Amino acid sequence: MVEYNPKEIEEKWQNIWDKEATFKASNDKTKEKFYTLVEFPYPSGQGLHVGHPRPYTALDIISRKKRIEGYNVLYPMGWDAFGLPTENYAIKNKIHPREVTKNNIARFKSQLKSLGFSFDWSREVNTTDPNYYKWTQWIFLKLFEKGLAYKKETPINWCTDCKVGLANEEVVNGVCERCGSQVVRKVKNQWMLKITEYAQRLIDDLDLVDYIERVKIQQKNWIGRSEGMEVDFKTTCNDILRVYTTRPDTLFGATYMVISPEHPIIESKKGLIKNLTAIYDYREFASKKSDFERTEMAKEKTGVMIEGIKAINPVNGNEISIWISDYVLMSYGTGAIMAVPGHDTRDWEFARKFKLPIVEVVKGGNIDKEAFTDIDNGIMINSDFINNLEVKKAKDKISNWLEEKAIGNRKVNYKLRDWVFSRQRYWGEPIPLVYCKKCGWVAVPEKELPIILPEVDNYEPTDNGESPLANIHEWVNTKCPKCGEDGKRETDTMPQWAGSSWYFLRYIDNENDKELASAENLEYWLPIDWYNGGMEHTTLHLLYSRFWHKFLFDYGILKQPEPYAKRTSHGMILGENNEKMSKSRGNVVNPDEVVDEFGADTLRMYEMFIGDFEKSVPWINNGVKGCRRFLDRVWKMQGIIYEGEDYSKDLEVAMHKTIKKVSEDYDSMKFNTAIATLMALANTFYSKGKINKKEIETFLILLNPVAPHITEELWEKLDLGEMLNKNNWPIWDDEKTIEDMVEIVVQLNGKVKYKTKISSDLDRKAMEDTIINEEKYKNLVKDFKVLKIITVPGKLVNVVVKK
RNA sequence: GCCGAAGUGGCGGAACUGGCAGACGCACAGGACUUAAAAUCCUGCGAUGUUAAAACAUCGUACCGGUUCGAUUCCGGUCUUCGGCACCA
Repeated sequence: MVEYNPKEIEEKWQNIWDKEATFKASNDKTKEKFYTLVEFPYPSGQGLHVGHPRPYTALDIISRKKRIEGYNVLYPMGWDAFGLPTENYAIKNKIHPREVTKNNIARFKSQLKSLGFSFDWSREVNTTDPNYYKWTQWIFLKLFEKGLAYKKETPINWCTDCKVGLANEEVVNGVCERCGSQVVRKVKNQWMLKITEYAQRLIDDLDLVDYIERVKIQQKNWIGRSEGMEVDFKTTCNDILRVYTTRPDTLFGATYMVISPEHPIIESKKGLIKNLTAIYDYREFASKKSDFERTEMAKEKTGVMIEGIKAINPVNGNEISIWISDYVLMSYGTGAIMAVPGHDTRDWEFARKFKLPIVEVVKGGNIDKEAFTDIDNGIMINSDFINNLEVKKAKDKISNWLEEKAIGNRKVNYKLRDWVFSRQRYWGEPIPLVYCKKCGWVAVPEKELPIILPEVDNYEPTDNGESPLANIHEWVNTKCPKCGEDGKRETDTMPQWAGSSWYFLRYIDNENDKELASAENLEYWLPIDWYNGGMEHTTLHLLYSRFWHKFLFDYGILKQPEPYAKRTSHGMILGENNEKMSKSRGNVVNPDEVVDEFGADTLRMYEMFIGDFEKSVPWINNGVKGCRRFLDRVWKMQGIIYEGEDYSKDLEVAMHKTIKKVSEDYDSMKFNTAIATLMALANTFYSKGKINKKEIETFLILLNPVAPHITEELWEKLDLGEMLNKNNWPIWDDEKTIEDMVEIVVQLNGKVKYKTKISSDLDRKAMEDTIINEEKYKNLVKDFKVLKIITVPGKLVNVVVKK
C-alpha cells in the first residue's frame, strides 16, 4: 500500500476542482438554492492565521453536505480590503496601499486555496475595486437622496503632535499610540447616517430571523430601547432644560440636575454664569476622555456646579442646583438628567461627594448607606399626590399629570446613535458629493460613478485634520453638477464598514456593470440561508448591514426585509498560552506550516475537533497529531476491505447510529462530536478486523465534508464510481439505531449501585418488575425499608429507602 | 462600569429535555514488534482510602447556599476569565 501523502493528493484534487469548476454555483432557478456565507477577511500583511479557517471550514462542511444533498449551493469569498493597517503600512513604507492590498490578497488567496475550501472563486469580490465601490457609492447616494445622510459636528480623536485624527484603537491611555503625545477630542463636521430611524424595525424584525439567542440579545441591548418621559425643568433664567427619564415616578426625589459639559445652555447663558472659567476648564478636562472613560462607573465622580443659574423641580417648585459632569453625554437623551440620588447609584455617589441633599421617595432601603435601586415593587413616600401608591401606578399617574400640565410627554428613547460615516483618511471609498456655495451639498450624477480614488503623493492627513485628498486641488475643485458654478468635492472617505455592509449582494451578480445585481438573481439567492461570523461583529457590522439591507428593501431593490435567515457564531482560536493570538505576543500559528507538516485535511479536521465551535479554545500543536493519526488509519482501511456480504446486527446498529449522529451534528455545528463519532466507528471497523466496501463507502461520504481530499482519493482508489461529491448523502433508519439490550443503572437514593442489561423493549412496569426480582436487587435493599421506586424506561431504576 | 458568554481529570473536551460524570483525542505508564530507535499495535489512566488482587467505600463538574428521589444541568449569591462598548477589523 502506498503511504498517505497529503501533499500530493491535496494538490491533485484542488486542481481537479478548479478545472472542472466543481463548486461553481449556477443561477439555474429551477434548482433549490442554499446560500452559505462567512465574513470575508481583511487581507492583512501577516497572512492567514489559524483562526481564519475555523469558520471557513465549518461552513465548508455545511456547504459540501448541502451539495451532496442536492442543493445548488453558493459559498463565496472576497476581500474587505479598505482599512487602517494597510494605510499605515503604506505611509511607513511609501508603497501605494493599492499595491499592498494586491499583494496581501494574492497571499491570502493562495493560502485559502491550499486548504481546499469549496468557494466559488468566479464570484470573488474586492471592496477596493472601483467596479465594486461604484455601487457602494451608489448606495450612499440613495441614502443621501432619501435624507438619511446628514452633516453633524462630532468629535474625533486628535493627536496634538502628529496633528492627525486617530482611531479609538490608536489612543492608548489618553495618548497617541505612535508618538505618545496628548490626544484631545476635536469637533469636526462629519457625515452621519440615520440608522436610528431604523431602530425599531431593527429590533422588531429580529423576530423574523433565526439568530443564536445571544446575538439577538446583544443587538437589542445595543439598540437599547427604553420607554420614559421627557420632562421640562424651568430655570431661574427663564430658560428650559429638558431631561429624559425612565423614572418619572421618582421626580419628587430629584434634588439637583446634571448637564453635559457640552450642553448649549452654557454658551447661550454664559453672561449669567459666575464661574465660567471653572466651567470651561472642566469642559477642557472632559474633552480629553472618550465616552467610554466618561461613563465608567468605577471612577471617582467629578463635576462643577454652575453658579448663577438654578433649575426648578416642576412637581414641587423647589429650586435645585445645576451641575456639569462628564458622565452625562450630549449623544444620549437630551444631554441633561434629573438626579435622584436616593435611588440611583451614580447620582448617590455624586451627591455624597458634593454634599447634595438625598431624599427617599420609595420605601424599603437605607439611603444613608447606599442608593435604593430595587424599587419596581416599592411604595412611594415623600411624594405628595403619589404617596402610598405602588411604583407602577405612581409612574402612570405622574406621567398623566405631567402630560396634562404640558410639562412632560411620554417618549421612547434608544441608546443607538447615528453612524459616523466620515473618515479623514485616504484608503477608503470617496464620498460622491460636491459642495456648492449656492446649492449646498449636491450628489454627483450616477453616470459619473465610480468616483475613483485619485493618486496622491502622501497618504498622511493634512495638518488641519482633513483627508490627504484635500491636497489634490485639481480633483477637489470641480463644477457643481446642479448649477455649473465652482464647487468642491467632499474629501472625507467612507469607513471600512461601508463596503462590508452589502458585499453579500454583490456575490450574487459580481460582474454586473448595469446594476448592483440583477433583480431576478437577487430574488433567487436571497435571503442568505446561513451566515456565520465572529461575536465581535454583532453590534456593528451585523447591525450596519441589516440597516443597509432594510434601506434597499424600502427603496424597492430587494424583496426581503432581512438579509440573513440564520446567524451563528464561532469562538476564537487562542495561542497555546491561552491568550489571543497576536504578533506582539509571539503566539501566532501559521496554517501554512501545519499544512506543510500534516496536510490540509488534518488542519481542517483539527480545527473542527479542537472543541465546541462556539467557544474559544487554545491551539495545541500536539493535538494536531491525533487527527493526522486518525487520517492515517482511514487511509489504511484499504487494507481491511473484503468483498461480499456478512450481516451483523451490531455493525448495522453502529452504522445507522453514526449516520444519524454525524448528520445531525454537522447541521447543528457540533463538529467535534461528529468527528469523535467517526473515530469511534473507525475503531469499530478495526476491532472487527475486516470491513465491507458498503460500510467504507458510507464512512467516506460522512467524512468527506471535513476531509475532502483524502476521501475523494480513497473513493477513486477503491473504484467506487464517479466523484464522491456527486453521490447522495446516506440516510438512517431510526428503528435500526436501537440495540436489543440496553444497560440500565440501579440507584439507591440517587447513588449508582450497580448496572445491568435488560431487553430494550420493556416498558416501565416490566422493567421495574425485572429489576426487583433480581438477586442483586434483593441484596441491595435487604437492610432498608423501600419507600418509593422511580423508574425511567431504558435508563434507570432509583430506589428511595430508609433505614 | 454596562451588555453578552464561559469555568468539568495532567491537557483539549463529552454528557439529548434534571437521570451512569469524564465519550473522542492528547500527554503519560506498561507491554508487543525491532539489534536499537522511530512509527505502528495492545493494555491501563479523576483523587483518596481498605487491599496481594479482584472488589468495595468516600470525595469530585470555580466557590457558598437552595429546590429535587436524583443537579455539570434548575434557582439565589460570590469569584475568575474571555468578547463588545460605536474611528481595529
